[in-house]
Amino acid sequence: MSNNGYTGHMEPHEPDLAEVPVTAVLAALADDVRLQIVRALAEGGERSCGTFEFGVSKATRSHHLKVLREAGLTRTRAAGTSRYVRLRRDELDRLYPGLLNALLDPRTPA
Amino acid sequence: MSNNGYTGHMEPHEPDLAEVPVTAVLAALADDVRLQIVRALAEGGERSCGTFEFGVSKATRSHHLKVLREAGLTRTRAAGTSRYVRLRRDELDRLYPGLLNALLDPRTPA
DNA sequence: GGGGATGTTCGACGAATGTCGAACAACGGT
DNA sequence: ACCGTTGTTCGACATTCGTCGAACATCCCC
Repeated sequence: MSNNGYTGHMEPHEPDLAEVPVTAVLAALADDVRLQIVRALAEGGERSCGTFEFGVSKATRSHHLKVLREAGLTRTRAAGTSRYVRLRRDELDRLYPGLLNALLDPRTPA
Repeated sequence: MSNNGYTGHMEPHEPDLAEVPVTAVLAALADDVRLQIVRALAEGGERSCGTFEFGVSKATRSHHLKVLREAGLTRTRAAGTSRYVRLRRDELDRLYPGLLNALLDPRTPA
């Protein structure tokens, strides 16, 4: 019911990184779960949401992925019933050179 | 009264940067006021707490400086009734190369 | 030693955040 | 057309965070 002719998809809120305040980018990265997601994405290339196995519910996982997406850090592609997430590495490295490398460096504490 | 032979100073909680979790470092930087402080310190060298003139009370300013200090980002030296704060730039650049530069770059958004 | 300057600490308060289960939505196969 | 899979959205809840005024501490100077 309530057929408004719009079955679709709209890949929501993927802002240009250059329009996201630095503090928002840093806040997005300042969380253990999200940092693990970023690290996994950095070496994985592209992954479906369900393949992230940390100790949180799927609701929480969805929430974190949303935060990352809205901070301009990831891009999401819908395929069938799955959603594939990837890191916007090029833009990140261009705008914040060294940031990602520092986070991915195995010597970084904790 | 209560002379325990210790009138001092103990410069409180200035952890080694290498022992602070990345997420804590990022969280410390993910705030507008604190980012302004860091930027001011980066070009100022050393400043007394009172010289930071942002739109917050001195209680709030004190709080933010404490967060930065306990994240291992700043060092505080007490001199008379003032306290001088400086950025631990060398350690930061060694452990997170590129991070500070990215934050200080005038092209960084917001 | 009293007074003023500089900072810190102590509640208190509202806003934001991380977390969850349950309900919902969209798709694919059988 | 159903059902299971995958993921999002919706309250709800506890915790954390930023903010303030007021009280306290420490030092310097007269």
